Amino acid sequence: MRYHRIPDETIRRLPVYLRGLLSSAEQGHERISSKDLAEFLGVNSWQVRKDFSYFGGFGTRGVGYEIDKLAQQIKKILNLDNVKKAALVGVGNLGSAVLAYPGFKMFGLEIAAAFDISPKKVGKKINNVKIEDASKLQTLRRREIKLAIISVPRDAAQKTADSLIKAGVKGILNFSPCYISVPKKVKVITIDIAMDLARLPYYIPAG
Amino acid sequence: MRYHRIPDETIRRLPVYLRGLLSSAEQGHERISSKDLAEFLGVNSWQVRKDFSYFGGFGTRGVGYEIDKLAQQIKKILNLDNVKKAALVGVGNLGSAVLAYPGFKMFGLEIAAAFDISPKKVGKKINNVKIEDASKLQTLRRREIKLAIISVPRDAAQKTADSLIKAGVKGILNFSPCYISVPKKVKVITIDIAMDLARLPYYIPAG
DNA sequence: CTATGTGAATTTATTCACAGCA
DNA sequence: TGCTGTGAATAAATTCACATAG
Repeated sequence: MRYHRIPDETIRRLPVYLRGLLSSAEQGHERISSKDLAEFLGVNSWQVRKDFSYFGGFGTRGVGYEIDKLAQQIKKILNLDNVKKAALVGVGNLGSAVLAYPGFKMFGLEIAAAFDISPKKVGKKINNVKIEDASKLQTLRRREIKLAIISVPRDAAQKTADSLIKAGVKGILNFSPCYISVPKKVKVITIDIAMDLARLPYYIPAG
Repeated sequence: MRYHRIPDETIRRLPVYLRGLLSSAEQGHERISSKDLAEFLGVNSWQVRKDFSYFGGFGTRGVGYEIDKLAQQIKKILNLDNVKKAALVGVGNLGSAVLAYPGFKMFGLEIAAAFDISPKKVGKKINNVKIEDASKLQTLRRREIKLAIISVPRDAAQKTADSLIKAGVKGILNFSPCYISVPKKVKVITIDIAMDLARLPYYIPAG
């Protein structure tokens, strides 16, 4: 193992690898080669090996990778063994869908709190998570929740982010279609569904 | 204007610029400088200018960009003036939220069809779109729908994609947490919500 | 004097090719 | 012999610096 600054693109791919490894384990495999893992995920085998090499290389030459061990390592690198709980703000259509989304569990992630401003929604439960009033956002600090998902209307996104950061949140997954300005120490990943759909036509030949 | 191979990253940013321009127009502006646009979107001004320069540069030196004109140009480049209709397959929690999502309109996109296999859902209407039986997927060809959104369970994603491609679909926005294998001519963009949330902890210092 | 447009320099990421270990 | 791990080569994207047009 040697020190390297880890490319951001490698970090982006780690959850992809993790997903592949966990799927492979589900199917009863214990070992996997970079080639098989790559094919399963639609990437190149040398990319896989290069990415793992930044962390020291986890495989056995001539054999491949031990799935469980590698998955554990990736979880550790991604800090998924420490940070697990996330809060969701904005329980509209999209927010409700995210609350009910079953895919977080495989990464050890859990939506542990949900907030909304509508009195009609506050108090209800979705997927066993009780919806709290948005004024209670500051409780996140003592609950040690450092991740949040924003699914409020665009105009409320920046203010929501400000409150979340004041409550100690360090990472934000933003579903609102706008840029959110945050201090350097806070990481924001924005998912804009419409924007992703909007760039598909570029790849479609006219006619 | 000169010929250049356009970087994929530039294409990825074009909808971001478009969103910014449309917002700016909403606020009553007619012109905008690369600096102002960049600040609004959280990018650098030289990045904006460089990106536009691949298409020939649309601005006026000393003045800036005419918002309407530039927005039209970007729409044209992205092929958003030709391709507008999309189909959605899988009307579960996430699919319903996507159907009701108001953000597509600003890009001129429209979800014009929705499909599901559940008899309970078929026939219902969400957001004025009638849910059809999934066996009717092949009608997409004569309806000239070339874009599709997949929000079915993971195990059904590949088969759904195969059917869509058989029906003439050329671009797929995939919400299922898995790799989808497609012919080269078909473009797939995968959004994996859990994966995006899963890489946030990496950026959060322990403790 | 202002703000664009763009070659050139730099940084970052991907791909290759093969050495090294089981 | 098979598959990993990694320097080196290549490719791509970003950043810079400034000439250029209004």
